[in-house]
Amino acid sequence: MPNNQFKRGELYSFITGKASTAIARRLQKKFNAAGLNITIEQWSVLYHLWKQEGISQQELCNATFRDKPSITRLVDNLEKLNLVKRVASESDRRINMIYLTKQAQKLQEDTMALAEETLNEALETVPADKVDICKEVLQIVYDNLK
Amino acid sequence: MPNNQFKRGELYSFITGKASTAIARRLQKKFNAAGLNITIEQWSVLYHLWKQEGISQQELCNATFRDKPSITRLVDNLEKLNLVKRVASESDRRINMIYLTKQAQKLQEDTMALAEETLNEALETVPADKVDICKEVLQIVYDNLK
DNA sequence: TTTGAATAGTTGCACAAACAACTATATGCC
DNA sequence: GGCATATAGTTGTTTGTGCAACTATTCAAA
Repeated sequence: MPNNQFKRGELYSFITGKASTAIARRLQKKFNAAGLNITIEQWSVLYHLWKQEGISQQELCNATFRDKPSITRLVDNLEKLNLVKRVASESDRRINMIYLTKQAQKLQEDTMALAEETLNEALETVPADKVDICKEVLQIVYDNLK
Repeated sequence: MPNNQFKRGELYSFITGKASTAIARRLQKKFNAAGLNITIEQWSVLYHLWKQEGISQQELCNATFRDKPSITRLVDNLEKLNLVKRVASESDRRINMIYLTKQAQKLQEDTMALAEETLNEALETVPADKVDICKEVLQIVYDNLK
């Protein structure tokens, strides 16, 4: 058995994701304090659209590691907030291309700054080489299970 | 700036907790496949009650890193499933002491085995010393933000 | 001892996730 | 061309989360 060295408390933390939950909550509070009326989940969709917009909902599913109903409803809510719009594809009418509004483009800089700030607070006092190893392990975990 | 070395994809993963989400999903599937009719969140409450039962809902809040309404509803659902029962404290009538049923006691062995199995799959190919560093970093992150 | 603050728990609301079942469109094979 | 199958997206249901507002009980200080 390769890694059967789990003590109980640690097993619990790994499964429940205490650390990432804490990071997400802190970031959400920063959004709220800044008067940015979006959720972390909505931000995670915008995050990928800032990298490339005009992608399909299915591509958003893959990018955000969510299923199709989740993306449908996140896009619904982002549309209500006037942050994205669905545009039916000309070549394949099953597909919605998702585009950012000007309002959403304005959000990028502020929210990314708050995200970096949050991670800096989270990783304060952690040496950079340990952070690297941690990122590496989490990536392998994801690849092992996806 | 201590740890401002985030590349974008990594920032995203840290905040969204891709790895822990993947672990939780895998474990949920194992529960379902084994015919164990409980959610990961319900399991996380039972997990602490197996260590010590007869604790208050507030103590469950602290242990599971959830707020009071979340615990109220998780205990509601666990009670519907006949896995726990609320017992009003004699000394302080505001407090519910939460006790396990026999049915819940039977669940411990099987679910813990599936949880360990899941973590072994997740951490296959990861050297033990890197796992230790990862656990350490995640603990510091949690302590920095809580 | 009474009154105000703190604590334990519950309820309502909005948002999100997982699953199953559904519609609409496209594709490929005969 | 026509039908089976795959793909893109939507909807309904159950469960969970976070926040605010609420009730009940306890505690502490005037």
